[in-house]
Amino acid sequence: MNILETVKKGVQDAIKNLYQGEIAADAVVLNPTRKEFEGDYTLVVFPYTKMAKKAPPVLAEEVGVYLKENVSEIEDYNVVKGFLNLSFSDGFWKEFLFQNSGNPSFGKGTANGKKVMVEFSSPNTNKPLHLGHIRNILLGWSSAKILEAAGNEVVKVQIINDRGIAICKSMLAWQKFGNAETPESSGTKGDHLVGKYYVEFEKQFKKEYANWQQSEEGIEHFMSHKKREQTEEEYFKKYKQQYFNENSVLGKEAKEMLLKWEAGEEETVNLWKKMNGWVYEGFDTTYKKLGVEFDKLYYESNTYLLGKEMIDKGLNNKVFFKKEDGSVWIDLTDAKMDEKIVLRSDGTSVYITQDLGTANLRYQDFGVEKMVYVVADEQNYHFKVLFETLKRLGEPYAQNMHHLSYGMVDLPTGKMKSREGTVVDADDLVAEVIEEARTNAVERGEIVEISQEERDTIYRKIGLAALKFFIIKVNPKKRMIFDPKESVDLQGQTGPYVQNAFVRIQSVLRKAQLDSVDLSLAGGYEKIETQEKELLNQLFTYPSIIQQAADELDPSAIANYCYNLAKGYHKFYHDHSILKAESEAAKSFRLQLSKMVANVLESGLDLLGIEMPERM
RNA sequence: GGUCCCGUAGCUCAACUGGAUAGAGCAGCUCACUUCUAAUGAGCAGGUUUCAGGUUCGAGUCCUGACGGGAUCACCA
Repeated sequence: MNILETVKKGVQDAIKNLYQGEIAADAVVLNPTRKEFEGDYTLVVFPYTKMAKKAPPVLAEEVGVYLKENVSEIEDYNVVKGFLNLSFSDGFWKEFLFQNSGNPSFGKGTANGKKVMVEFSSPNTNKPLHLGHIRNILLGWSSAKILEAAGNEVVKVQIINDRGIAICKSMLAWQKFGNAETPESSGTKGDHLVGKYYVEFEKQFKKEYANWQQSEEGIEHFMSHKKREQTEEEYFKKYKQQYFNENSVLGKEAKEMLLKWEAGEEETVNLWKKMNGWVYEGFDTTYKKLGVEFDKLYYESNTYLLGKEMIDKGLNNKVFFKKEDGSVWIDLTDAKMDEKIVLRSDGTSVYITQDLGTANLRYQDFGVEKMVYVVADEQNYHFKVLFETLKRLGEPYAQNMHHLSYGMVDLPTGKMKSREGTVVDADDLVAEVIEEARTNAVERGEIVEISQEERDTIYRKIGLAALKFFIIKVNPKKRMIFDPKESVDLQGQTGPYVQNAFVRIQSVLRKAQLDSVDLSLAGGYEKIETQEKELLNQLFTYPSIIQQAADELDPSAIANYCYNLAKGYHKFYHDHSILKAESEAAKSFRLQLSKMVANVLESGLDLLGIEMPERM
């Protein structure tokens, strides 16, 4: 039994024996003791005062006496107001350390036989990945790792949005203005090349639209359609999408191309395959740089027709209803949502139809009983509707659908807007943080004795740690402000700060090995010091932090934990000598403590997709 | 307008899910490297947790209402 459960049981017994009261185990509030007080864990006794008819300090005192006598691990206690601070014995802590310090997988749960799917990244194939995708990818990857660490079997997937009008815009622009340019001929990464033509299309379309606004047709249109008080600028801004659909020459061509694609016309399909191929190659490079991979990719070109048989099922069960024009709807007004279309009047799928079908397909493919979608919070409503619909359809997995919803990433200057060229490109950003790590290391003028290749590996690890930690440390649901300058910071509350604690330990361990220390001497260590106890306490909570992060799908909990552990270690390292400790026992104890801290830091950062350098 | 999310130090973020005197980093000002690597540590300064009520032994956290920011309300995806 876990010590905390033992204590809780002890508290239950105390209440029962002292006051003849019954309390549930999860009603026992046990918190880590704040560091300005003496103790390891604190019991809050206020909830029992009524039952026991005692004043809080008296009650705390009585329970304290009982626990000290009846729970062997509890060595001492003290009472401050209604708070009972409990101290565990050094023996308990030593055993905890010796049992776990050499275990690299400390904190990870045992396999629970559950299968979970995590969907993340899921880009469009018409432009390269940007900062927004990076937040998505990092959250998805670390959530998957965390769920795995909590004992689940995890399948990582993405659904690639590889069809539709957007990719046709890139294709058309390339056809018209591309002069058969390829990634090879231009030396441009595939996804960037395709993105370039997407931008080119928008540019040409904008020009066309501007010309139309000045033309007789455009002027006449404006005069006959404008609302009162509406300026030309306001009107045309609003009309843009409609212009694309109804008046535009380029728009017409793009739409024709989409029709050809849907009809399977060979030339169009080949062009589509070629350009998407370029994009995938580019994406792969970016994913590799970020250190992520997937178990299976779903393509919307394969899934966009799915879901219709589920519509039939739902119609039979009266989950859905049909309107006069043949369109199919679900009425969610009793769940405080709206009526929502699930099949168009012409019988074709909409977004949610595909998602219904895809969820079902995934269940068939993998038998997963839980699915996590990492998607920005602008789609909160969509997923509410999707999950509710699956429930009403009675799908077996419907109770375990989760939307890991995260806030958008803003720049200090405001929102990212592709049209205004304020998008931060993923590849540029990665290159920038690595370069910053290099510059910094060169200025410091250290680690010169290793090869250039090894140094490059270290710079890459440090740069990426800075970037990843900076993004993951923020609670996912919060909208975050991304300052590129701060993201490359290597000091303070950063990834490299955590790495540095690990590196310091490695350095100590390397030196210690030369002396060949007898680790068994640590058992004779007399008195564990305050800072050592604090570190042990922090290490002790690691398993529950993993569990919490998994339950709440919140990788930021791991990031903040790692930072605090590293901080504790840096301070300990500063105040205590390890290799020149006052006794052999102390030295051995501290080496094992350091070893365990290193293991946990490495394990924790690994859950965030951050690698440890051996030196820096 | 309806619904949902957010609001904590100048800035970027925490706060163990209702617990003790709200903590870190950055930026600013001091101090500490011939020492197990200073990508570190110590100190100063910075707060009416947007505001007003309520619930209770106790509220940044829960409830109500304002105010501010964002998202969403397509036979788009």
